[in-house]
Amino acid sequence: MAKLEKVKLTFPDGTSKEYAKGITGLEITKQISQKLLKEALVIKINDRLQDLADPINQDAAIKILKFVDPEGKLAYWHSASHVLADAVKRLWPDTKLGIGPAIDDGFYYDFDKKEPFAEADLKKIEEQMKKIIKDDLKYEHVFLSRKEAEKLLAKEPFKLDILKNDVKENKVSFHKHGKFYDLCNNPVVQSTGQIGVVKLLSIAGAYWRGDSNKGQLQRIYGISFPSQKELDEFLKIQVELEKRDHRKIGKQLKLFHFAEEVGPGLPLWLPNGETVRQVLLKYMRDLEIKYGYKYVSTPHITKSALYLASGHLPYYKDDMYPPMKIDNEEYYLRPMNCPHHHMIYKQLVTSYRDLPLRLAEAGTLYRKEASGAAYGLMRVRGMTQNDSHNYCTRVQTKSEIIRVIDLFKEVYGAMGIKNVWFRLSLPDFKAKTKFGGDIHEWEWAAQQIRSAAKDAKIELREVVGEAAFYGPKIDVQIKNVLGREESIATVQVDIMVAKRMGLGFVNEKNEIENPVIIHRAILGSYERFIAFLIENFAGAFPLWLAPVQVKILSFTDRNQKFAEKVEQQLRDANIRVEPDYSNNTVDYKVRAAELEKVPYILVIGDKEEERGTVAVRKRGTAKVQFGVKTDAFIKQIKEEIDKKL
RNA sequence: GCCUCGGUAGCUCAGACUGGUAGAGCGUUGCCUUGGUAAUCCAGCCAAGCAGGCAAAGGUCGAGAGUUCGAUUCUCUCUCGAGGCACCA
Repeated sequence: MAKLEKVKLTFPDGTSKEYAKGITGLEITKQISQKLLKEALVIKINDRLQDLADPINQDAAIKILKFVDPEGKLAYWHSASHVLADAVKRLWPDTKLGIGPAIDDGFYYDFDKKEPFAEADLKKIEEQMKKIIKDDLKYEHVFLSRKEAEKLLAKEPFKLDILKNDVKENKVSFHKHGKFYDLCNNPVVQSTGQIGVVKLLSIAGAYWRGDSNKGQLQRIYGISFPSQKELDEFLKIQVELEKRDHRKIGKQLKLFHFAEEVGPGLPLWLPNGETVRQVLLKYMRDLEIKYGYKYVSTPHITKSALYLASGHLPYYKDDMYPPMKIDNEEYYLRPMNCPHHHMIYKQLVTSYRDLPLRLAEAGTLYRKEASGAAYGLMRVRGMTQNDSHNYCTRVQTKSEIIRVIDLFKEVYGAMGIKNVWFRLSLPDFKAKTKFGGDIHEWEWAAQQIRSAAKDAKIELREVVGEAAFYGPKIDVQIKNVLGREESIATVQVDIMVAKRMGLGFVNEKNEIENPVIIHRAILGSYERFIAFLIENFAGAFPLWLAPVQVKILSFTDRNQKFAEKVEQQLRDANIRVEPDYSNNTVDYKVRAAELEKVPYILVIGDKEEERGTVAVRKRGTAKVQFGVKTDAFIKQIKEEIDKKL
């Protein structure tokens, strides 16, 4: 018998217990399924809902949450994936099976089938799955010898691949229901009947073992719940979440636009969106200057030699716009600011006394991202980066990293963005790709990051294979409203490029030394960051960021003149104001302003005109404040803007 | 880049499977009748919510090619988008 591996399971009530994996798979199954069917199943939706400024249908979300637990879903949704595979095999026996794990929101299974699945096939498969679930087939945990396993999987090349490369035990673990055997070492529920209601969501392509050089399989995504009620709630929440999609809100609130004529991933900022962008640019600039950064400005194109020197070109040539020839010289549209800043360093630094040097720029970059990668403002081909390069000595490295983390904390605190996790991205030393130089240098850099993170009290999750080619980094990871994960900020410790590009300084011992370069982006790109802000606030920007801060409505035609006076008063106070003097009812105009998510609505009627006041309606409150003096109102919202509320 | 699916008026969408060059609602503009509106208490902020009527403008049905007497509809290529995968300095 193979060596027993322990697996720790946590139940919804918080208790946890260790089990031997494999041999007691069935026991785990029993334990889980009892809990599971009462309150089990986890959907990560809560992470995405909890901190939303204006939560939608939280009751339903919480109900589903109670119903879920992180380990239970594994068994539950994994079992459903077995049923999916069984159903497909029954309908198309020649289909080859890939893998079928549980994921955050459901499960999937990969298939290799000659004819691609059509939308309509999903219904057919669902019907077949319903039958299997109705038959309530018992799950059995079976162990076969390698020989028996190979025989059983003779017609399943992908399963054989797993057996050969991943399964180390001599007794090979299978889960069986009815006549269906699946190579599987994860817990499952007791019988197919416990799965309840299934829904297949989509078909997608996916590479075998995530390798784009290997063939592509067809992946079917699905989800299941013990009853229709939970499924309906899940689908309802999905619909609500889709309404927060920044692409949708961007269109509704006229923030940005992608024109087919301009090209994919090249956003056009409309006045509303540009206002938000400018406010953010100014905010970051002021804050960075406070933190000791010096702003610079550098051109958008440069000679290819610069990128050869920095070492970027060999790695990223395919992801850059092709070069243009000018006077027998190749120029590239810049995909990053680093080398330009390095040139500035050379002009400014000679001695250790000049360090640290923190150069910041809102740099516009162009990256020819793969055509399939474009995703609203989150992945674009033309962007403005909140970029900086901090040059420092080895001794200063740790405190510089901490300084960056502090800045990060201040910004994200002000924006109310939580729900991020910190990834320490390390190279894959074994693979030896995309990393060069001395391994000790890499370890030193990683250690600086770990130590800084510890002092700054942030928790790092170490991931191998995600480093930059010039050093390890912290990536701040965040999920968007639809569950897609992106890096939103980064701190990279560069131990390679200074040497490559001949950046040096004279140290205390009168020796030439290379600086450590900390590349950092706090907001990432303004494009991506604004996309997250839109989703975070569901379009209802806080006052200081709102494209239109105050909307002025006239009650009747009579009041327009006076309203215009008030409008001018607000403009003079640098408040972003829009009028609506149209010949519509107040109800209508209030509604329109609400749909635009304007923080303050002022209504001016006869009474206001008579008394020289305004009626104030604040977004998110039902009450209307009457008889507010205009000056008092201006003072009040100026204060709010300063406090970034 | 790869797999699957889609692109019809400013917006949301129907029609196309079974070829005969297009519709709805909202929005926009104009005219007519109203000449007036009170959310202040309650309610509402998800949905609904606009005084009524009449009329108009707005589409080479994403682009190009092919098949056909004839294509928005079928086929192919390109382009843009969606869901994934891969990529992400």
